[in-house]
Amino acid sequence: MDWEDASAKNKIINAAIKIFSQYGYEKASTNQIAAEAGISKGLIFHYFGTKKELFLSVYQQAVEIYLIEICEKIDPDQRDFLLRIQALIPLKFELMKKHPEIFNFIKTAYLETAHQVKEEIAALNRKSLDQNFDIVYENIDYSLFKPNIDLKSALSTMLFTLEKWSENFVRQEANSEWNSLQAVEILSALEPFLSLFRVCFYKEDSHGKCD
Amino acid sequence: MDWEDASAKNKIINAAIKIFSQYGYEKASTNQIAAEAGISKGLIFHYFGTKKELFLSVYQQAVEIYLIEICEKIDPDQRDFLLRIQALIPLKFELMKKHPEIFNFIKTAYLETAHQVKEEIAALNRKSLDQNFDIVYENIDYSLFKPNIDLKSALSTMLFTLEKWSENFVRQEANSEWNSLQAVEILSALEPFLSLFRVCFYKEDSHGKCD
Amino acid sequence: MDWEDASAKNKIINAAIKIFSQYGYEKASTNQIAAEAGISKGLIFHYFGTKKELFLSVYQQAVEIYLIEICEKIDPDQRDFLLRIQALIPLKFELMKKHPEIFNFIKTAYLETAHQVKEEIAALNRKSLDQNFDIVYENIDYSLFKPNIDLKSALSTMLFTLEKWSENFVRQEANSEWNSLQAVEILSALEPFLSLFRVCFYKEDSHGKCD
Amino acid sequence: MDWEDASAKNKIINAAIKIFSQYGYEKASTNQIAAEAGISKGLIFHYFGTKKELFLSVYQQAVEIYLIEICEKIDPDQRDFLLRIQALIPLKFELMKKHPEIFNFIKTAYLETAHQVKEEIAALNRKSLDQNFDIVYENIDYSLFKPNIDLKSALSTMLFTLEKWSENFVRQEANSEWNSLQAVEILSALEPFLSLFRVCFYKEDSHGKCD
DNA sequence: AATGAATGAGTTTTCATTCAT
DNA sequence: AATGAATGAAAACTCATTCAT
Repeated sequence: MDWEDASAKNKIINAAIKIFSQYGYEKASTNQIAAEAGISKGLIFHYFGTKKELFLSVYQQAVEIYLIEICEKIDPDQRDFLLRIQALIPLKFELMKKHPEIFNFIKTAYLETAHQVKEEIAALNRKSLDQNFDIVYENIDYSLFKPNIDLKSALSTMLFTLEKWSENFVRQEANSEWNSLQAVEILSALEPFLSLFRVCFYKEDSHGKCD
Repeated sequence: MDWEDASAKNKIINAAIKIFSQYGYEKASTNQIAAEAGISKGLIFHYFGTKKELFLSVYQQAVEIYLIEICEKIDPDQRDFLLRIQALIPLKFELMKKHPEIFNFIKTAYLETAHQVKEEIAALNRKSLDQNFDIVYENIDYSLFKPNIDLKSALSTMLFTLEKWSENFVRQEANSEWNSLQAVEILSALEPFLSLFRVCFYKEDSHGKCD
Repeated sequence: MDWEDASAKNKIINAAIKIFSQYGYEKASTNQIAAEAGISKGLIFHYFGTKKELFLSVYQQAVEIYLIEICEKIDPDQRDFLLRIQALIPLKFELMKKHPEIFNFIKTAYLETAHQVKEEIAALNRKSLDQNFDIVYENIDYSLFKPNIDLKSALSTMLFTLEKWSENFVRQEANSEWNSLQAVEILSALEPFLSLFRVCFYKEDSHGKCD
Repeated sequence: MDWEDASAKNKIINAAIKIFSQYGYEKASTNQIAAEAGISKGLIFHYFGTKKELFLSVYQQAVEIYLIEICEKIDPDQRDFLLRIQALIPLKFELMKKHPEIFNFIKTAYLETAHQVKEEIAALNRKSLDQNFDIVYENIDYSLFKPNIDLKSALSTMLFTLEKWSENFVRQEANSEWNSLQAVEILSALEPFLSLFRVCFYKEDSHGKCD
């Protein structure tokens, strides 16, 4: 089923992504979703049974899109770890622009504290998001790194730092117009980190690969 | 006013910390809080006016405790950045054990997406949490670091990595009994990161300071 | 939509007229109205959104009935002012008997002091009640009156006096069984006023029109 | 007991007059009244037992003031009815300016529909307000009027008309600044009515008494 | 006399869910 | 498949009243 077709079910899903990402699980009401979708409230329950199941269905859809737009584009032939994860950043910002609701929905769902869906989300993540993300570590050319450092720690350090930096960046720019920023500007802001990693973690003769 | 005495107001605050951290702002009900505190629902509004004000009062209390237990113990005479932030880790785990609700409350409040309190929390943070945390960067002995690296990025990298690692650690161990772990065990799990940073970011002749 | 059919919406409206007229806006509770209507409380809000909108809907309905039963029956071909307004008195008493709740509701609503609805009521009145009542003054045969008196004052005097007298009458008889009185008895009680006006304000040769 | 002294009881009464006249019986809260009076809520109940008793006490006080300022100033030696009631109009407007809360309180209390106090107010009125107002009709010089009219109706007509006119006047000017108007301006607006009554109801040789 | 903490039943309103059509 | 009327439990909040001090 293509998520863009206009069947009632998909109209509901699209409306739900929008409303859930805007209000969070608790505050989003099925009334709003039905109104946004332009269908009757009863139909939501006809298709999804409960609000919770609707939320989880929508989460799954959103994750699938996320996987397609981000994780599947991880290039396993790019054996330089830093170049590999660096390539993800423009993809993320593209997604933020193309489908801000989906991006936002995943983010808020990820932080969702609402008791009732917390565990199911974690389970779904373990099944698809986390699993798919593991390939980020696969088939890395370890020979590029300095021999005297702990590789696992170095890789985690690079990933953690970029993620945390992005989080802070989005939080701080929440009200400003970061969505008008070009990926290239983001990358240049990250440049000091990228070259730090290269200088500190990579062998000196592999620095040239940077660009 | 000592936050541990048993006045009705404090019974409410303690109950609120517990219920809010468990269910989040929206889902937590004043009914639950009143029941947990063992007082009448009306009393909550007698003292705090609205649910929102209750939440923010509680947040302020919790932040104050957090500041006292963590931020104020940052040692500004420890001029080695890594040793300085490394010292915070046992403190955090101590707090998690001593007042798990407070710790949990701050964490969930920090991520709270509920429209109505989001901005007020951010404002309170700017006033106390973030401000107090700035001293983590103050009066650092930059001469310990390699001269050819970007210092700001290096410091951020170390801090971001430790934070992200802690988050993941707590998330993964959410249902297990991490609270029985000793700080020393945590530190040993972090050891690879600590030595990575020392090897990569510090001058060779300052490695000895590590222990 | 006929206001007498038994759809849930109309059951609510009829119950609301009864309860609002009995207790006034503030004191009337949606609980009571739902109970009186024999439907669930939620349904009131499904149809009317808020208590205020319910009240205003009901007011509009009541005013419409009032207009149909009273104002529209003002005979513009009756060019004798006194006969024109005299004809309204039996109509009012008929309405009081036929729909005492509606009559009562309009009266209490008119005096309603509740902040939240006061202005809306005044606005609705300006739009329909007051406007429709203006025709009472239209196309009057002024040649019937004595030439040496201020006509505007004379007309106002007659109208004001009859209104005030009616108010006092209903107030005084509040607990007694005025509703068993025949219009003819009311008219005979008013007779001294009617002939006073005719003697004092009308030309002598037009007195004969009285009966 | 002088209503202007500053005993706690009177502070409560004055606050109550203000709050009740502003919000009506139902919406006025004892909290507001206590705050306005600058005393504790408990004290209200210590003195007055219930909100209802407070309201009725306050009503009695207000009526007493009204009696003193208006009814007691009716001049029984002024045997010309029209001049007698005409003299009341400036008194009313003076009171409106001097104690707008008291005036307003009496007005809203008079219209108060709140079930619980309605009957008691009516009873109090019968005891003092209405009774005191009866002297308006006493010792009138009936010889001033035309012999061929019903005197009772003529007197009622004059009184009713002036009252109704005042009501409408205050209602229409509710939001404008009628309180800046001088009594003399009001009287001149009423002039057409006054001379109508004199021309129509009085003997021709008594018209000169008008001023 | 005076306080104000404490109560609990009451209020309007929301909302997921069901069900007859 | 689709509607939308109908429900009822729960939410936040109010408030007259009581009572220990």
